[in-house]
Amino acid sequence: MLTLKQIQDGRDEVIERLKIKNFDATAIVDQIIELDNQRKLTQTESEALQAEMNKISKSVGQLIQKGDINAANEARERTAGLKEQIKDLSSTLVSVERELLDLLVQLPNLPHQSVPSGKSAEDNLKVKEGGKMPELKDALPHWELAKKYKLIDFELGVKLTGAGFPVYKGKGAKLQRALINFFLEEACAAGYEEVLPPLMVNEDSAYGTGQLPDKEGQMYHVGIDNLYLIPTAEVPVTNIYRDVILSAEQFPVKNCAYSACFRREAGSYGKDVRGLNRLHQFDKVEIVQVAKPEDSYKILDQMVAHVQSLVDKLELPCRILRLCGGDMSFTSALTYDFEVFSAAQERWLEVSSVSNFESFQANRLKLRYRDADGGKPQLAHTLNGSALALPRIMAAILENNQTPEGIKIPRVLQPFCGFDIIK
RNA sequence: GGAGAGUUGGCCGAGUGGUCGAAGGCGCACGCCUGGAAAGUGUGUAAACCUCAAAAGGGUUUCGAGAGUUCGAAUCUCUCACUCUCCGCCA
Repeated sequence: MLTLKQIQDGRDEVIERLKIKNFDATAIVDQIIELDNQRKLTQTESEALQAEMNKISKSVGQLIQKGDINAANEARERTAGLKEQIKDLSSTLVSVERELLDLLVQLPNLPHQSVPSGKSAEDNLKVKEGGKMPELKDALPHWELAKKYKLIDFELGVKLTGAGFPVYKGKGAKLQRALINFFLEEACAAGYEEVLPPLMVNEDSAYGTGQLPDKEGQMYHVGIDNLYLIPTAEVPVTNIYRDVILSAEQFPVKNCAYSACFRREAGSYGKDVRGLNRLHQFDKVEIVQVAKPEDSYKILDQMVAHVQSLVDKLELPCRILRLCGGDMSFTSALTYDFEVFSAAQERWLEVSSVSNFESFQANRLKLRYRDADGGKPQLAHTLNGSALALPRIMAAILENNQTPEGIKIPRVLQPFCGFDIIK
């Protein structure tokens, strides 16, 4: 969430920049400013009374010790009215603060200067395209290949759990595991420290990264223990740094994590979600960094470069998009999407999303750092990216590498799989 | 799941109603000492918010969380969460 300071000091800028996200913030911003001013007045008043109260209480103690009971009782009588007033003021303070927070969490992050305006995915800006486009005739979609070679059993998943929970089998399972290992090894080689996080998080964590309060419908909820299945490893990994004050020498903070990811994503069906295109449970390797504000965009570029190297090594045709305001997530300041081309479906599939959240998540997380020269802690920047999401990569590998002899495994994966072709 | 013990500052740990943001120690920072280092020694050592043009200064809050008793709560009462120990169960 945005800081009150950002809003108070830059009202017009906030409103202007949120227009890029097609968000009309005027009413909310003005309400926030008004409420914040009210909050300050109330707080000042309430604290003055409390100071008065504390003084009296102290004097009562002193008078009793001196044995001056009459004076003590006199002082004691003066507190009754004060007490009432303090109670009233602090309860209005609490309700004003709650209202303020309710409004603050409604404001999306400010988009970076370079974010193009636009309404939908159509308006995203293609910044790069690379790799060799496959030229295949009569290519089979991956769900048919999966059946033909007994790699993934979608029906069995339905029996065990429901739609969107495929069962990987044989070489399909091995290929999946190979991809996970490949991605983790690459991330570690790039200096990311590996973590294996819990797959469920509590409310505080879900709130910290912004899944709550608005998007609880997207997560599976375990009611009996009030825990949420993670939609991405970003949630537990970023929350490692909740309520943390980092010191200057701890940077760079780089973590990678493999996790299963769970998404309810209710309500969309059709050919776009067939096979592996959209699942309720899938595997992903995530990279996360915490950065000083002055470094965060340089780091975003590094993360983009890392993801690109993965796609290149897998020999997949790929394009990188800078998302337009309308297509960006609520929390992001700048996002690059990676899409790979899938030969049989003849469409681009999103396989990674790399974002800088600036201080938007850090503010909720209370993630701060202290510069080498001391001084007050200030909000850090957080970034993350998929490196990579597995199912669509799997889909593209299967579809693009199909040959009459079988499906060829990209060279970099062969040591991880132990085979070079699926027949 | 059953029984018991606990939760205090970066860490350890004292504190059972009043001047306690909190003794003491460790750690850390800076200084002194030293040829240099260790030891020793001195000083300092939280966060958030409000006030202030800013700094200084002042104020409020924070001793697991929330509520209560009281003029006054780390300290008393209640609720909840978590941790540890023992027993049971278990990959």
